[in-house]
Amino acid sequence: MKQSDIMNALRERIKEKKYKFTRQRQIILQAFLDSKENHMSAEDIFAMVKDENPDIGLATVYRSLELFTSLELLKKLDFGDGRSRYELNDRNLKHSHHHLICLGCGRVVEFSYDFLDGLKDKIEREDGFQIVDSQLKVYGYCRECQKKNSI
Amino acid sequence: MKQSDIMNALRERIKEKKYKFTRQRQIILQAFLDSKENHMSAEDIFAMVKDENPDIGLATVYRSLELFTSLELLKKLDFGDGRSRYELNDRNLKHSHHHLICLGCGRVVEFSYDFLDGLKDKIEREDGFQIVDSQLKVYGYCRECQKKNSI
DNA sequence: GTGCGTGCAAAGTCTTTGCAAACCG
DNA sequence: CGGTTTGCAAAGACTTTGCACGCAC
Repeated sequence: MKQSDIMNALRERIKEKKYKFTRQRQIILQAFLDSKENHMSAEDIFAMVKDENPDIGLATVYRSLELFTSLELLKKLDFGDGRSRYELNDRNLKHSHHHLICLGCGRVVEFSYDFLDGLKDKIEREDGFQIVDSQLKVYGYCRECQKKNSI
Repeated sequence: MKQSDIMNALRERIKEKKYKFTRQRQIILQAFLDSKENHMSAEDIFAMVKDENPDIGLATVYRSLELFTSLELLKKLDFGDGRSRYELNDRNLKHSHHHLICLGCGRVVEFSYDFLDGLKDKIEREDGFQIVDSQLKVYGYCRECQKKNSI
């Protein structure tokens, strides 16, 4: 999905819900699109944004990220480091991607695997649970940290 | 695993690491064993404990839970409600159990499914990642909340 | 006895909220 | 213009930390 499409999605969903397409919201979403980092926290975004826009407050970043999440443009993640992180909810791109979290260096790597196909039926049948979303976190040690530890 | 076995495991692992088997640590672990609730927060434990032991401080509860987790007696969980929760790390009982989190009522139900068997090789081979543990969270709506919403 | 563990309160970190001013539509 | 949204600072929620005292070993 192109960057401009995502910004357009924001514009549309905001209009639909009668919210306002403010300068701050554009800037904050753009920071996501510009960033190479996949899993940013509110502080990360704030840092990216405040150089060129010193007038934007941290509270606005928090409020915007929450809004974008409710509009299903972002997903809120938690890697257990005490802060919420966000990623683009690019549902068209990868159907199901998950996270490998290194216990050594804290790096987070993504991987794709559609184990849910088989699981979904089982859960809905046996537990009567209607699935909306899922998150798989796999903890362990990445290649680099395995090397470091074995020396 | 019997309750007394878990307490013994605590005693052994504490001795092994030259920590101390204090009254507070026993009481706090016992609270876990006595509780019917599976996923308790530090405050939950503190509430259970403070009636009979008003001298135990919340900080001690936090410190004990962290110790037990490092001794692999407990697992630290996060269901996105802003506080850490813990469960017994009863590895002998269920090999791999995961959590269904209801977006309606917040209830957490456990389910077992060993999808990891197939996944583990793939991750280790393709990503060179050495798996230690994994957590699968499935978000959706439980039976009761589906009924409520459809009325 | 010695040093780890505890209780208390204070500090820390992340996040939310109240309110007047600014802004979008 | 009118109701949202924002910035700021303050408050809130959870967790960690500093320090003197107490307890396990």
